[in-house]
Amino acid sequence: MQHADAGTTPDTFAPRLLTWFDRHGRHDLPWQHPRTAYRVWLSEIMLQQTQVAVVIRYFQRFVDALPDIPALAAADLDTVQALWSGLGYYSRARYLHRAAQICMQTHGGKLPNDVDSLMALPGIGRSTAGAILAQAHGQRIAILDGNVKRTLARFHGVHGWPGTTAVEKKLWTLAEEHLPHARLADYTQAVMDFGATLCTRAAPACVVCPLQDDCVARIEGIVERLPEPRPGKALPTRRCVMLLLFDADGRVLLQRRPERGVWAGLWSLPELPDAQTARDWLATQVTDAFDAGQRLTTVAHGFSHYLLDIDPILWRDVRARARIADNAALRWAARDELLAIGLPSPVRKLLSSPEVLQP
DNA sequence: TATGCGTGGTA
DNA sequence: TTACCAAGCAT
Repeated sequence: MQHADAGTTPDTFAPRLLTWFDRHGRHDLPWQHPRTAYRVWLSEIMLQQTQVAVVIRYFQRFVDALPDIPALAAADLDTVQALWSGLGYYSRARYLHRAAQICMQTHGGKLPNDVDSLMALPGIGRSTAGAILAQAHGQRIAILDGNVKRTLARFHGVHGWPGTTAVEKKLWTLAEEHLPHARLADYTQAVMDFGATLCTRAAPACVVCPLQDDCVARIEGIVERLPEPRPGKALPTRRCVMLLLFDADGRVLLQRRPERGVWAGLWSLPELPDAQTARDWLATQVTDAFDAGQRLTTVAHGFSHYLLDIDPILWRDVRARARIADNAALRWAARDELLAIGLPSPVRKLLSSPEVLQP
């Protein structure tokens, strides 16, 4: 929450964004000329969860066919649906149509110009209401769309997923605190353009950012980690056994991974589904009698799509090296060779663990 | 609070 | 290829 402008220092967030907007913002979007309430409303609805480049075509076609609220209210729903076709989230079109009819019946054929009445219309939530009032009427009301959430989460170092009530409430408060007292329409467009083109989700342009000097995420080096993503669902867990077979010279047996799947083509430890399969595998690879080996601490490893618990089993002084000759799939590697071999991270960790290094 | 809603872009 | 996300809102 803390930032350099807290306390007595004036908040220069909005001025800096407005200066940036004058030079780098988008000034030629079709709903900006003319910037009427109807056109802003339509654009905001179309832009919900949809990107500008896609919306522009649909917007032009829509306002050409239905240029104002009376025209929209009088149109068949089928006509509206046809104009919307391809944009997705079709309930938006039904709500838009119904809201236009409510405007005709109870608001004198115009969009209301206060937050509560706007939010009472179907399809208009708090952020969309704010965008309409700020952009069409210059009212001092905040928006909080995905762009603003991302920008504020980074600038103030707000942790947690914005989908939670607590984080969203905090971001709304910050959005309101930064509101300037003039140029509200430009400021609203500025924060959206800023998030959409500079403070982007991937590869934000911090180097040229006007907020970089007191952006908490920038200062702490966690820009790429904010805002935090939706908490993932519980990942499935897999188990496997990995074999640590050391010969009398301290070399360890490596096995090349298959060309498909995780760690494709990397050298790794021999991996088997379970201890029994491992014993069978050893019996076919070598004729030495093996004891049960030494079970080491389980190593947990997280993939993007599952968790892997590795149960290592260790044998030392395996005297079967001659029977397991190096080949395309198996090799004995000395300790100093391991550094130059591409090993999976958990395998590298396992091989350098105290249990393995100190017999 | 969690989920459904549509399509297109991206890593 | 798949998963995730993008100017949200309603239920």
